[in-house]
Amino acid sequence: MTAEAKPAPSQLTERQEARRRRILHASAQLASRGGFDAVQMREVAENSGVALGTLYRYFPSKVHLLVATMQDQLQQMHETLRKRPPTEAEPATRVAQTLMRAFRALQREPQLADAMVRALTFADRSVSPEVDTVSRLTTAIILDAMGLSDPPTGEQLSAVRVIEHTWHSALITWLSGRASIAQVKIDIETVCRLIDLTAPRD
Amino acid sequence: MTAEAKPAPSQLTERQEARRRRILHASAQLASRGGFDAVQMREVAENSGVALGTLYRYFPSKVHLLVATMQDQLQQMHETLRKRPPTEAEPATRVAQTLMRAFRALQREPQLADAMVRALTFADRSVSPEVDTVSRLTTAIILDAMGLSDPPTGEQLSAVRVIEHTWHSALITWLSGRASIAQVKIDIETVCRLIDLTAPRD
DNA sequence: CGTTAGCCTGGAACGAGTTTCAGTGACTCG
DNA sequence: CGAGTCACTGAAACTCGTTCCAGGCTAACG
Repeated sequence: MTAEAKPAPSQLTERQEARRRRILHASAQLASRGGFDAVQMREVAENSGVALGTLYRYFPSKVHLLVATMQDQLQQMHETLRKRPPTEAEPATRVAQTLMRAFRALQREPQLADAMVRALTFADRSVSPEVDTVSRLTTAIILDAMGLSDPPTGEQLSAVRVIEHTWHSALITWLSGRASIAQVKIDIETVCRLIDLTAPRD
Repeated sequence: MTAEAKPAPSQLTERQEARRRRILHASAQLASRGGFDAVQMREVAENSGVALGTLYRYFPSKVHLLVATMQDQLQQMHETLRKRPPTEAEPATRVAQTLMRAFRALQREPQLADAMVRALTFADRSVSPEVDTVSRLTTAIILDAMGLSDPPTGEQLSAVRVIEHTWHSALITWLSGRASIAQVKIDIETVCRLIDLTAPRD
């Protein structure tokens, strides 16, 4: 056994880390162009200068790849949001504002958003850990936006989960052209009211 | 032009209607066994005694087929629920009760649920009309459960949309093993609180 | 410096969704 | 009855995700 175990995705050669980044970059680029369908494994492999087999060693399926891409993008968004926190006073409004900001970012790359969100909801059990990571990231973003002074109560966590549900599903309806941007805004604002409802009383 | 136009899905020969039903039945049966992946177009065609090309004439893609299957199942559920309306007094509780009842029905056929829900969220723009039908059915079920005496206000419709979002997304997290049944219950009860919040004041 | 293990490459091969088409059958109109 | 039309059949073909394999490269170890 070598000194370094490899279960964690962190323990990678520099070359390997570079490969991984190239793959994610190619994935995002193709997705930006044509959405989910345009991310073709052969093409991702070619564009990132890697053999098909290698691509599959890094990401065991197209869905894994796209979920990882989403993880990557979310991470960046989290950074950005951290730098410019929401300006509103009320937690509910802050969360709504933050989510709408994120939503506008997605609007700029609708095809990429399509690919990532479709992958996320299409993911089966084999991708659960990765999807869970995305979910935790989203939760973190929302909790940040709430700006709580105390750790969240169970009730508040429930509210946050429901907000996440709404966020994902609203995104889908928008991406599939069944809801307008205004509609999404209303839905988000509506669900954010749950935050007031679950605020500790005293 | 023949007397019967064919744009509506209603205008079908008896033989055609029968074929359609056979196809939907085969689809649901295969889905019940092995979920989304087990619904293989060739097999659906064979099991319903129809050529592959014909299957594709009736349902232009696997997703279309499964969304139609869901439509079918939802319709049945709507009937059932109509016969035994929720017993609770409060609208919010009635809705939660109804959704949990539907949820338990899905638990009995988890694989079928998996196939239908995955198809629903994976559907792209080309399936929008069909997905929309499913959405309207769901809305109808929820509104029924609310048992309003007056037509719903805009605010209430927003709340219903958010409930639907939560319902779909919670279902997905449960199907992919990332949330327990108890978790789903809590989420549904949480989001149903929005109903109280949006009830007309006087 | 040679050896060995592990990763990577190129490419073939397989499976399932989707498309296509020539031929067949049934029904309608003349 | 004959011709035309349209849906259905059977089967081949195409695409793209995924799997597999044989050989080459790298890097640490002896």
